[in-house]
Amino acid sequence: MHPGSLVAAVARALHPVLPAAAGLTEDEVAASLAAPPDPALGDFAFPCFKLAKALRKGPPQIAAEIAAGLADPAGLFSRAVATGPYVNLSLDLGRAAALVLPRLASGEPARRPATGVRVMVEFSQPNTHKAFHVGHMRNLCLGDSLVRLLRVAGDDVVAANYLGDVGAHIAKCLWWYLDRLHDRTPPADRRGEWLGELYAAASNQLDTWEDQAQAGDVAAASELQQAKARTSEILHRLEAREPEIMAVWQETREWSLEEFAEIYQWCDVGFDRVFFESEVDEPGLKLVAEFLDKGVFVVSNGAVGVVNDEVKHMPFFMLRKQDGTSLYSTKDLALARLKFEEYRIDRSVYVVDVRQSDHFRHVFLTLKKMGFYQAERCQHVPYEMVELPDGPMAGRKGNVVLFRSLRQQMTSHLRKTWFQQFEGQWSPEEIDAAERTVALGAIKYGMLNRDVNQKIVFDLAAWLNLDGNTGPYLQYTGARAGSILRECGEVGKALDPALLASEAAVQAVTASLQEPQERELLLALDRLPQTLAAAAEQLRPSIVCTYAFELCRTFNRFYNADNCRVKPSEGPLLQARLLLVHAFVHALRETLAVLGISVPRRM
RNA sequence: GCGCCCAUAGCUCAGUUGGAUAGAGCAUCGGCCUUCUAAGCCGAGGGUCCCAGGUUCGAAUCCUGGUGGGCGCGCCA
Repeated sequence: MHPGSLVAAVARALHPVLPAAAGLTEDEVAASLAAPPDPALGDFAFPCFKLAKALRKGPPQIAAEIAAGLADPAGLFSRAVATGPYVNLSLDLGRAAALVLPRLASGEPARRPATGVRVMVEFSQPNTHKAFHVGHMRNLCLGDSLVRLLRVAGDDVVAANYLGDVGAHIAKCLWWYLDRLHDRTPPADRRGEWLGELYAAASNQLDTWEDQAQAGDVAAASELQQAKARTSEILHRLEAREPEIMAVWQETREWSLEEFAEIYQWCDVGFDRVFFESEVDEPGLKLVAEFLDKGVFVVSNGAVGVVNDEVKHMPFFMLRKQDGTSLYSTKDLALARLKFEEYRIDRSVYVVDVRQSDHFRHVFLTLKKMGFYQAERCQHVPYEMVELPDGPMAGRKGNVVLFRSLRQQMTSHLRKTWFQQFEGQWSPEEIDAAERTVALGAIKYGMLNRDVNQKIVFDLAAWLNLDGNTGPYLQYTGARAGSILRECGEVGKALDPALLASEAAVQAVTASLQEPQERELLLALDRLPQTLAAAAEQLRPSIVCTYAFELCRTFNRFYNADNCRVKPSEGPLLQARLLLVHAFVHALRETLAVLGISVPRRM
């Protein structure tokens, strides 16, 4: 439990009066505390069902006895009553606020003490020479959020990317580029995306010929034959590192890399280490030879692999093809070794879509057989796919939504429906910056709000609707809260800094809080640390999204209530409300920060 | 065939280790802007939590068996 939280304080007060026979620790008491269904019942509820067996009494009787016996020297509770099998506890709002608000209002960060655990989070992993589309965005947002969550939880996190810069897709793309293109000049401002279009064109052409050949088209079959021979030749020349083809590879690869760098920068995502498939290709093959010698790997039909009986439906995990070349799996083993050796990591997290669950099970089992103790601390974070209303994204169907298109449509929609109104009042720079922040908030929240095991059907029209449970709603709420502080500041109603220093002074002003909206907001603020901890523990940013939305809804009720207006307030009540708003602003900022979302100053 | 995932309001989804009357957004209908930003707030309607058994004081939640949908299953990544 978090020592400064209300839950902890309630558990501390409740624990001594529980019958010893129940044998509950303070932490267990804290864990069992729940919110009553109706706020009128109380702020916390302690259910007595589990005590019934040990005490051989009915839960309602136990609840009644606990409520009657509750001593409250700290004056934390305003009411403690048994309602059926529950002990319902109402907090003294002023005292509770004095416990919770000062840390948050001061802006002290929520980061937990260092755990000493070094964890690597590998995510994004786009292929060069291919398009970056909305499907990649889910991975990017998820991985980045996990990095941020684990950092707040106190881990030493290494954010890693792993770029696919070798393989058949490159050969296809270069085939088109070298053989089929009249004009090989890329558009200067979008060379990476252009390269992706070449790959898509190549891939489509091959698929079309394939279909036509299947249907008996002799000409198509011949074209297909020649193209396959050519891509195969390109691939072999790449693997042989022939200077001429390597020069083309390097130049085009650079176009993709600059595209990715621009995307990451716009998305405010950073990496500490970027691995390339090209750097683990040869080490992978060496590793295969080494463990084949050791008898860990076996030969099967001319290929090399390992038998992992634990994966019953597919025990053979191939690591080297018949022709002696490497596979994705080969490189993943070499990459894992590189990670272990280069960074001495304690834990390794792979953010990769759910279709690769079997693959990673095999990788981790194999690493264990190879003798890497870290294999136990490797973890695949699977997430479901992003689809479009007409089904899975496929180059062939031409229904891929590219990143640039998403960004462009999101920002121009925001300009037209919202930011246009500020033209002439705000500087163009501020408008652009706010527009980007909000577009990014909409995209990230949309990608993270849904649990990882749910598919996301990407419907642009729906994503442009920014009402309700969306990123911009949260940002708007934050901007409104900020404007309270700004407006109050302008009329000389700022928060007294002395309040952050003295607990007695805080309590003197928070005692004036009494509205239900203030109480709800306080209770919502109190749940921040436990929410971040749970999300980090379970590697689920969606938990944070749900919390952020509830927190903002609670704030908006406070904001909208006539009886809770801050600016017209005076004296202690004004100060108490300013504390609440400051605390909210910082809590929201911390909450959104782990999602990679920021709040514009105004919007 | 084997393995994994999903099924909750018209649509999209939440639902902490099993707990009080199953929630939210969107959509529909009705209210609230001379007072801190209406991308907001309040209210109404809307449910066989896929089905059938089981476990127990108590099941949307756990177990078993089905049904429907998605994904994966040796030389792609």
